[in-house]
Amino acid sequence: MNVRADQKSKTRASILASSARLLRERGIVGARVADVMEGAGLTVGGFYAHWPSKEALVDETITTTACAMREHLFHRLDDKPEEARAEVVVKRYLSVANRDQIALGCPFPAIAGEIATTAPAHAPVLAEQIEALTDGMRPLVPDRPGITSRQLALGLAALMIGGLTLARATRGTPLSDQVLTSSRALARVVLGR
Amino acid sequence: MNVRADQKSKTRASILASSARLLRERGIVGARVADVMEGAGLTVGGFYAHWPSKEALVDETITTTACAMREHLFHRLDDKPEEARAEVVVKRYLSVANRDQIALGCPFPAIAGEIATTAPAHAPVLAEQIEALTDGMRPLVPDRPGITSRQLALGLAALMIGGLTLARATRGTPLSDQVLTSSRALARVVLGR
DNA sequence: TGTACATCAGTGAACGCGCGTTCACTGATGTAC
DNA sequence: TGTACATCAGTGAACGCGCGTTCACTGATGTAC
Repeated sequence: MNVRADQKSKTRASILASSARLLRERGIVGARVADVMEGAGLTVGGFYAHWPSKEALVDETITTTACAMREHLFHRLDDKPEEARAEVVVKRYLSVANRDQIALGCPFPAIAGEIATTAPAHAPVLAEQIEALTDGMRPLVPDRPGITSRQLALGLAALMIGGLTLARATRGTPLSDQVLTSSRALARVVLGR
Repeated sequence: MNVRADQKSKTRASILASSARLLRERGIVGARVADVMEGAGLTVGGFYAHWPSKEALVDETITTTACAMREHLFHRLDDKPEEARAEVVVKRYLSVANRDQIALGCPFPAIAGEIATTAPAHAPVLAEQIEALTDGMRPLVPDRPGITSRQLALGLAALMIGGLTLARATRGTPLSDQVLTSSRALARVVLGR
């Protein structure tokens, strides 16, 4: 039983890794089951031994990719001075790397629009992960008059996701870089730096 | 020739109106040619007498819906005090109405993710319309140290689109309203009010 | 003015293709005696 | 320990459905004489 179960969980993990790559790169509709399986070196039919449906895989992939992104965003912040931390996170997020290496970056730009329009089934998972990102940002933001730290953190999340989405969507035009720098500049103003 | 041409241009306009509704509500993939035609009281086959492809219709629809939105956003701003105008625009955009009456609102949340992932062909038109929105915002924003008016306007556009996208994508959860208010609060901080 | 023909917007069925899911099958692993 | 059987992860073809596009056709409008 052991060898078989070990193998199966490894296979499952590699399907999930392939899904994580494709979901961020191509969105929900674009991440086709057959392609996900091929990315893991397998054929389509085997998929349903691991998940009951594509929808279930997408839900799980949203969670794992969002967690991975948070780990990257909040990694080693202790090394930085306290007042600089929020800005470091914003810079890491609104970076050329996070725009171009889509397969490793933030999943939200690829999926938020689809969830708003044609895939509302994933709204709860998305909300959960946006909440988690906001919770992570909250201790990093400064006190400012007229806005709570939660509002500041959630507003920053909207700015970051909006900025990255637009930068990715206009890739190839001069606007793309400008959206990144402008969004970072706006964040700096908000953070009072 | 006249009656026929008149009729045709009216038909064309009503197809475009149907497309405008569906594109904003369901995104690019979700706005199916057959549905667009049905929305205009017509059948599928006739579509290709008006546009050479779905892609061409989508491009045109992006332009017309974005223009319509700007007209609404910037409407009658002369009535408002100069320092309040940017905030009025932000409030109009990040409103419950613009979240819920999707068919009449902003097209960007529905299409930006798709353009970033699976429909890069529309990137130039999108960039053009984001540019136009930014140009409209620019004269309304205050001078602030450390950021140009263009950066401020473009950053605000990212915040607005990000906030509306998240609010729509999390509809039905408590987060949805909070994203709207938080994004508005963040904008207020940036606008120094 | 009337008549015969040409044009063309719109119809609706069909085509080709792609996708999620199912299912009979294979072969390696595990179990019972 | 060996043998016969059971289990089950993964294969790959097939199913059902939906979508963009094409195309032969219809009937109303426009043109030529």
